[in-house]
Amino acid sequence: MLDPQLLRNNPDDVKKAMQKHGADLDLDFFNQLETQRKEIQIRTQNLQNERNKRSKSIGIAKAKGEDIQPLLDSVSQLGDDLKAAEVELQGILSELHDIQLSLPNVLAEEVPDGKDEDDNIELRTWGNIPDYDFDVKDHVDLGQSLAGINFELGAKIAGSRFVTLTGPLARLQRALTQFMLDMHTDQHGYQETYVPYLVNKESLLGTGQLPKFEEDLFKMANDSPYYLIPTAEVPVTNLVRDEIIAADDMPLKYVAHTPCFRSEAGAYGRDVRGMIRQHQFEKVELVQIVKASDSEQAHEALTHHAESILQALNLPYRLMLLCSGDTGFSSSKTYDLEVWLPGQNTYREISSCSNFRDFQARRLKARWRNPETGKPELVHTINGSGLAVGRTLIAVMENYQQADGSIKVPDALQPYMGKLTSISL
RNA sequence: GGAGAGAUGGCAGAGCGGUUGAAUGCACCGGUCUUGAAAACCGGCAAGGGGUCAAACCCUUCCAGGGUUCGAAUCCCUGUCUCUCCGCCA
Repeated sequence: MLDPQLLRNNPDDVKKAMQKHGADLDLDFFNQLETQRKEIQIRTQNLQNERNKRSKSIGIAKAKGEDIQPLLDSVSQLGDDLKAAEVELQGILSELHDIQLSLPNVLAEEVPDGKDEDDNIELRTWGNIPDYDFDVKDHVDLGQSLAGINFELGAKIAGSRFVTLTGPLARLQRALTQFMLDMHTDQHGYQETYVPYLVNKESLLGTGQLPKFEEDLFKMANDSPYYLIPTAEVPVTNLVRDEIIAADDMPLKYVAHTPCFRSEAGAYGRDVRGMIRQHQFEKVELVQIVKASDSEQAHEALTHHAESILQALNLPYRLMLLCSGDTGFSSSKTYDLEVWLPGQNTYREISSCSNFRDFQARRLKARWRNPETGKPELVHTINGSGLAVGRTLIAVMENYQQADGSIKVPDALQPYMGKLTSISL
């Protein structure tokens, strides 16, 4: 959510910023609502003031034992007027609130203009793309020949975009998860966190998935109020909803491993082959709650933390700065990490690291108390995948494949694999 | 699932339907005292919104949503959550 003051005082600037982020703000409509709001709010508050004063005087008169009836009579009309004004005000406020909830974040200055992922900017690459002296397979073929990945079983049990893992490959995914969690807790100072996988509407409003992106979510059937989380970002960031955090506790750094559930409603036909795009996948998520003054630095640091996993696994990747058209609704600036996938001969997203600045915090009412002023200030929220575990599994399989179809276990994972050095049939 | 109790400021905890946005304590901030600190004492200290150059001032908020009333933290209804006891259970 944007600062309402900004919206009121600089509507033209906001409109421009919204257009850069692919949204439109109907200024005439907004200004008209604002004018009405102001007028009705003042009128309502005057009436409330009048009622309060009269009620108070009735109380005083009664305490003195005076006759109250004339006072009561003089108040009768007031109640109706007030009720009408309050209803009217409520309507306008909720309309304005809806507009505010539907507006995306203002993008950081350095975010380049662009339409889609083709306009993203490559900031740097890491690692060497290997040459293979044999025909490389993708993870689907590798997984099938190793009898460890089975899409048919996934489809039978659930449907399309589901998968089963078996044996060493299932363990490899667990190893990756453990490895990532250990690295982030032991070396990067994150606190391991366990959170619900089902969340309520308030949480999704807080982080910005609702109200605009309900179709991307799985909702529980019947009258259950729960949604499956599309990312740990939702429950973890909502840890600080409605909280005022002590200065000494800042920054907060959380890491959580959760499954993630996405409807992929807009992705028919995309990535239908393989494990790239599933309804259910594992992810290790990094979340930082920081002071406004620290957020850019924290965003860089968090991105490095995600990168360090790829480096430790010796997986080639590149760092992308997302353009305006590809940056998410709530984000002001997003870096994507794209890992090299030999089977697809291309880079694919494996982590997305975003700085939301105060956008989520305002929806969440997440604040910290600044000792210098004694006042609560909105926090900045930052998160990123560290990493998407399912895709990391794919990357390891494809990058560590051998001519005979076996997969070498990366050194960093061997302690988690019972010292297994190679996966073969 | 059954029976009961509860939800109030950063925390703890009072609060006969009437000048209560809310006693008190802790924490926190400023000051006096002290070589310094502690203690003691004095003062300040909720959030959000409107308003103003800045103030003054005004409105809202005591879990949430409805209701009763001139007036609700206080009474009524619904929901959520927490605690205690019983039952069941990974």
